[in-house]
Amino acid sequence: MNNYMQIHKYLKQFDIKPSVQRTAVMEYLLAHKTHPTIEEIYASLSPQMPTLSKTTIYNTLNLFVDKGAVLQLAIDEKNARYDADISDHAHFMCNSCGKVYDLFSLNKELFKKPALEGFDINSVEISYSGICSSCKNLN
Amino acid sequence: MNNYMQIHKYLKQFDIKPSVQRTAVMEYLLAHKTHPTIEEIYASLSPQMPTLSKTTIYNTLNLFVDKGAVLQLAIDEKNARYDADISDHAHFMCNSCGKVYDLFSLNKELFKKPALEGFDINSVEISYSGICSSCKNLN
DNA sequence: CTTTGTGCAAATTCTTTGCACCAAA
DNA sequence: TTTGGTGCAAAGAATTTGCACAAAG
Repeated sequence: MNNYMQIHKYLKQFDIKPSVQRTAVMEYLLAHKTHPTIEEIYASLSPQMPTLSKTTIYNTLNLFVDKGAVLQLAIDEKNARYDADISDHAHFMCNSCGKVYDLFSLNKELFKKPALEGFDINSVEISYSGICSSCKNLN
Repeated sequence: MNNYMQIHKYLKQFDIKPSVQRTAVMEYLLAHKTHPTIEEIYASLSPQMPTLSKTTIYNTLNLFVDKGAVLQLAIDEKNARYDADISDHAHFMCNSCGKVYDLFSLNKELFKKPALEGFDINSVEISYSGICSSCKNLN
């Protein structure tokens, strides 16, 4: 089975009807774990799909987020960023280069949903920011 | 000493030159721990300060954030929200009513900056979202 | 005076909406 | 067919910028 069909199946797990565009966006997110913005996804897919519109990227990502297939990160106030890795992990954003890094190795306790009286928690987001090692070494 | 002068002193601690507008914004934030948006701050102050402009609110809050006097929350993707409480605490946003609650009672361990090789962390943001008890009880 | 802050209007950026056309079942 | 998806253009909302005037030291 080729990659395209694998992604079809993957989308169906989340109750998302596959289309050429949706499959391309998910394929991109699974292959590029860089927490891309809408703009970056569009710029990357557009050359191979000349009729692709930014509206479709918006529609597609909103659908993915609604269905729980993708996380929309709030870490970057300027632009929404998307992450197809929905397992428990935190993020670090460099205030100098803007890159967003995954942090998988943190204590899993961090992601436990605290018991809050009467509140139903359905998502947890843990974000750090500062200066990454690459940027620090430039000085 | 009146409240106005207290806030003057408070601003100076952060190396912020006080002005009537800046003092009013900080006074508002200290008195309304509701994580207001720019719009809400403007709407609230504008009647008593008819010449106040939204640009000044933007300028002021950007300055406060740069100086570390106020936190800009990313929890609400739609609008920036501001918090004059800079002590360690998390937030919960209700997806139904949009209200942002403070969570002070969580384990302080959550706010420790993890040791990441070569990364300098200067801020930590922990955000939960779901349904708050008021909204839950409406059903 | 001189520097800094304010506020209007315009510009920019990001995202959503309305609607006609297209594609798949 | 009929339903749902796509994509263009326009609208809307949030934020930033340019610039002239005002305020404070």
